[in-house]
Amino acid sequence: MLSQQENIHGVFHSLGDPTRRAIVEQLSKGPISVSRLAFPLEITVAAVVQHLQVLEKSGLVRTEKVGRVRTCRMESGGLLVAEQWMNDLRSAWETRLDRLGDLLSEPEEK
Amino acid sequence: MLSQQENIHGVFHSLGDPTRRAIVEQLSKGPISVSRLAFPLEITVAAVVQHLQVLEKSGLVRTEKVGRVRTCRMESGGLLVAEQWMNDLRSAWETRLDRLGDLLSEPEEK
DNA sequence: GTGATTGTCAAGCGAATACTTAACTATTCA
DNA sequence: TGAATAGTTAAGTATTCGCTTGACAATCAC
Repeated sequence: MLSQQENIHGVFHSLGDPTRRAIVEQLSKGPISVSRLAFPLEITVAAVVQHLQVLEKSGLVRTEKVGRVRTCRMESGGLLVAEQWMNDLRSAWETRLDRLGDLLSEPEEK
Repeated sequence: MLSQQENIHGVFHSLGDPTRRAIVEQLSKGPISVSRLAFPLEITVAAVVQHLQVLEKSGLVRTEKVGRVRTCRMESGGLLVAEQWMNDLRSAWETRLDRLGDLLSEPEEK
């Protein structure tokens, strides 16, 4: 099993590529097949399959094959991992700024 | 000037690298110099400088040189761009799921 | 069955990436 | 002044990455 911590890299590495971000954006509008995904991106179906493997491993996408068509959908897990990392980062940063603000507004105490 | 739209790639590309994420995490705890940043990462100062250039361009980090030491701090701009992208993505996805839920719960209408 | 569609897999290629080393500049301090 | 400190820059290298091509498998439609 892959811990959430270990998967942070998978998620951000996935989102670091513009083609994969475009795939996720498309998927946010609804499920779609591999070849329909490939067409507007103007890359081969093989390339899309490779991106899907990366996205699926990182929990951003889920796919299911019925007959000869594989349907791809967004998956919440990966997105959550990224959101959590950014929230943790921001809160660490902001609480530090708050403490700094307190110090500056009460300079008379030692 | 760099539009927020164009900068999305800069931000996610920056965060796609584990060393740069570690730098941002460190910076969330407070400002720090280049060499102090390099030490725990066990890479050369030169490598850190290269990462800082990437991070600064994407608006995740701000640096300022005083005397011979360059102090690095977190910057809100880049983080905001990433948060915005993820919020847009999630809301597109969730409103779609909501509409789908409405359809399923009211199947008697045509 | 035949032929068309949809996807899979492996190999290979060129470009980008993350580093290092080494030479250099600028600043501080004794 | 001279030595130590902090960072910068350029060049080189090994690895990873995103993609293509081409051969193949499975499914569908006639």
